[in-house]
Amino acid sequence: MTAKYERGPYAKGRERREAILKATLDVFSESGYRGASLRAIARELDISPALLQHYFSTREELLMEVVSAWDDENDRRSEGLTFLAHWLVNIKHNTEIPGLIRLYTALAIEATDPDHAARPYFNRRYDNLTSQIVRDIERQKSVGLCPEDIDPKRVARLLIAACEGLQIRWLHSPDFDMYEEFVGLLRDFQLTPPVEEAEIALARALEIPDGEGA
Amino acid sequence: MTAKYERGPYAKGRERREAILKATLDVFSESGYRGASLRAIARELDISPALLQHYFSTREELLMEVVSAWDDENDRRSEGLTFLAHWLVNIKHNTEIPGLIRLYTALAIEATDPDHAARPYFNRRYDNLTSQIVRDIERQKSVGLCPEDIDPKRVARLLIAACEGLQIRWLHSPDFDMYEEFVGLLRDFQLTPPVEEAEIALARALEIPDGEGA
DNA sequence: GTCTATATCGCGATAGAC
DNA sequence: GTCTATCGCGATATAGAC
Repeated sequence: MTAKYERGPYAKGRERREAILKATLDVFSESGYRGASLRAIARELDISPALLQHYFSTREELLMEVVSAWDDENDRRSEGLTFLAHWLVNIKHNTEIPGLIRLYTALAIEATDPDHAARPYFNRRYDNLTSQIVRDIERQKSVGLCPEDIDPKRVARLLIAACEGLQIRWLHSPDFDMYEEFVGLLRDFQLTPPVEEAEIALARALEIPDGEGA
Repeated sequence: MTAKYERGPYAKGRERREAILKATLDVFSESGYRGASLRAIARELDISPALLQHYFSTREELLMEVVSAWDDENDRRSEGLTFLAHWLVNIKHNTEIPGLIRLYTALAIEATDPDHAARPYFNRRYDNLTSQIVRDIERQKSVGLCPEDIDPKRVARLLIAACEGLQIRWLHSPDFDMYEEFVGLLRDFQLTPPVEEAEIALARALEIPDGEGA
């Protein structure tokens, strides 16, 4: 998407949009949530704060779009896998981007406010996550790969909550291994197949490092 | 503590301190995190913002002390119980104070910043929680009330993370039953005795409502 | 469409008078 | 212990130049 050779009056604008999203993340990763003011981001890009707001009219909107872009990127990662395995691969990847996880979590809390712009985004996100987990578990059940007596919805709620809680804990102590903890929880629920699937995918990614050279 | 009949030059100051903590929570519950500025809290109390800062020199300090006071109050609640049961009772109670839980969670995220004043507080809190959970599980193990093969530390990490994640989810959708979800997780880990202990304590509290009249 | 300049507001924090 | 005044900063809105 947004090819390098794009022409027309909107090309520059779109490039700038992406540059802004990238800069936001950079500033955020380096200076933390409170440091990532619109002015600081504008400074990083050597543009005026007002121009920034020409592209993203509010700070909330900007932050939301950064998170949403990360979300889309995640969706594209390791597409062939089972959802739970796919999720695990993403959690492993999250381990390398504390700034983004911090942004995500901070936004999730802020969006708790009844009239926050990102509220519907999070509710949609939780719903999507839930239905994908449920579908996955039910598929595993039908093949006899996991016990019949587990409640897919309940497990989904628990997994989502655990994931967010583990992230918070990991942000507090970077040595905390949130990936391993999540794997452990999946094993507790006897959802071992996706774990093995993810481990194979991750091992393969190590052998053939495509984005590793950057 | 802090008796009504206390005398001396510090009495008024201490009363004011408590009034400030209470007002902070009120404003926070009503106007959310971003609405709870020092000015708004001062307005609520009909004092000047500067006076507020005479008692709590920074905003961070003030918020931290509100959370810390809630923590102490929790410690005093249902003291006779096993720690896990005690925790459950507190989670049930949390169900009625969304404003405080929101403050707690928001602060937990902010404290993720390496040089935030509340960082050591949270690390200490996590450590205390962990050791109490571990002690509890080990005691249960020694009496044969829970399976030998579970790793207490690992379960502690998972329970803490789950609790915080469930809170976030509950803040997003108030119908979400974080207490029941947590109970379910404890059952998954075959930690049923504390669940029953808590249910009995909660039922008794319903029969004899002591603080309910306020 | 792209961009700058400017103005207003509310914030946390400090200094100093009473 | 309490106030007023003020500082510097960030968020946001608007007017208008290119």
